[in-house]
Amino acid sequence: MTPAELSQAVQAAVSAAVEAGELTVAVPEHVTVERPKNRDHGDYATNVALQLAKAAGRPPRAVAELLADRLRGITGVAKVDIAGPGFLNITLDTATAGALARTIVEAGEAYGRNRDLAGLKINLEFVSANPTGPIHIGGVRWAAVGDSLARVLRACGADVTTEYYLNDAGVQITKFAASLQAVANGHEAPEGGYVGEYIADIAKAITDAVPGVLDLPEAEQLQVFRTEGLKLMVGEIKRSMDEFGTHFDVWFSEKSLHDSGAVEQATSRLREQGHVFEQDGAVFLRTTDFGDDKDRVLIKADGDTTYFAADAAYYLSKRDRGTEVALYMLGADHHGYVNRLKAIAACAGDDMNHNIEVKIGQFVKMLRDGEEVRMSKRAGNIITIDDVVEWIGVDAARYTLARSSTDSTITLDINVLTSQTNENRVYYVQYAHSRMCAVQRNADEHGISRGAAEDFKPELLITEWESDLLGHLGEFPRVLASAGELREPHRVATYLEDLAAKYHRFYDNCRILPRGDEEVTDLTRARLWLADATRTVVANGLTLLGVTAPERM
RNA sequence: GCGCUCAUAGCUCAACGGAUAGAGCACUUGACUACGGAUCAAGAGGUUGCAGGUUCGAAUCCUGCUGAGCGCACCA
Repeated sequence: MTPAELSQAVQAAVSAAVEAGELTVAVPEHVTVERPKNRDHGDYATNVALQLAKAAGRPPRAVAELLADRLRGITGVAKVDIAGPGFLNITLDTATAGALARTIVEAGEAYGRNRDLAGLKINLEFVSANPTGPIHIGGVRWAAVGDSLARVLRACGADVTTEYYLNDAGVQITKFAASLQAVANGHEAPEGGYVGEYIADIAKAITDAVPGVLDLPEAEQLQVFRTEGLKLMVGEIKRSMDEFGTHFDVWFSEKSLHDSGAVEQATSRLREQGHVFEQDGAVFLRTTDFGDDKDRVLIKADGDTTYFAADAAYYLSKRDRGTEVALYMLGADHHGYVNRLKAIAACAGDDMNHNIEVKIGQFVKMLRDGEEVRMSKRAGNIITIDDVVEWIGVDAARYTLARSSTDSTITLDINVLTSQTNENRVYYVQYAHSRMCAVQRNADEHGISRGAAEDFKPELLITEWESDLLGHLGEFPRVLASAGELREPHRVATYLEDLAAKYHRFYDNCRILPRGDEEVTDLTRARLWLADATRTVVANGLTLLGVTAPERM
């Protein structure tokens, strides 16, 4: 029996009590059934009686009593206790609990998925770093988290488009081109320009590819460095993302918004909605109507459109392309944009609490030899995505960056991640997977198989380690669902670490395969079912994080 | 000055408003005639920054304070 099935059973018990006139409450849509931390509290616990008590006008324990009697009648439920203020602690009989292993093995890759977000079209934009330099460590965090989130959302049934917004218009690109030009001509970098080896590399690539470029007039030369430099830099970013296993369905050009007239159209569309006004010769969007600190300029007094105007056009483009929820993942230095972005949606007549979501992520701090390594795209001594991959590998990088909540800053110690890789939790999880594969290989070599489903005897999985493992396996669907609902893929990583720990304990305490000339028993086969179920869930979880599940390490 | 976010073990991080706040690292002590020891067992380590409030119940929600990061352009 899965926790979801048990939850429905508890809900049915509430309905039955209401119908029998024993309770007068609205039957809750969702009944929380969870694995208690303390095993003395049974296999599963629900706080439903505590939550219904007030509405029912009865003491929690009295409500619990009513429900307990009904729950005891359910097939597979061995024991129901009332504890503390009114918790219902439910113990399943071992066969019912163990049968979950078969359910998981048979579901395979599909185990854990749900349809909670079915039919929801989500546009997930992340990274979107300026194409004026390599992706730095902050961008790497979004690459890991964003890509995992896309996978999680899809596993919850959502229709997700991942997108990278290329800021290929504007003064920073001109500055980038000027920096390339300066280096190519052996000049000092311009004021506020970009420096670093990559500038020299790209400049050289351009002079190699366009032989006569340095003989062109100044303005034409700059144009060549602009278009060619942008092309090369974007190519580099795409390559890095590809090597990092992060896929974007759409690479969206800001310049295309300007070239197509979409920016002007956006302004007139917002004007029709009645939130545009003019003042001091400029055109404003009245974002203060929807919680912004100040109104934002769309068209400057000199007639140029602002970056904000392009943002508005971009949002509208997402919506025009069928997006129901535009999900933005921004760095902490962009938190000031949240209100104005949401105001764009509201000004466009959308629901700012549904059609747009903005997730802010905190910075990544890196330490080397106990000193903080400062990241600065302009300084040249930056930590790039390629550096991170070279030092610790894609799996460790993705896992380390995705395993923590984006709400908190994280500190990566380069010395630890480079010299003592076994401290990284990803190895712990991957090792559990490898171990299970090794058991499978050994079983295969000896001609041992878990056997047919109808011969599986789940009631033999009675030890505390087997029970613990089974219970945790049952939690996976709930964890995945909440990771999707809360947009927090790190929950999957936390879950996997717990699952790996429970597997390792099971492995150490419960011999799976027979030793020497011992017989193959029903218990052998039952444990193979359990190990296979665990391997399935670990693999499913790692896939959600974009991390490989190795058969050997 | 205004605003956003954060503050949990020595360190790095967890914890749908639930029961005794959990892991890893580091530290102490054990388990290798090994289904792969990249493992396991045990120990020690906490007034969840401070003070109030809401609740049957608060690390979690609300208010104030302290500290840290970041943001406050007719820049992009």
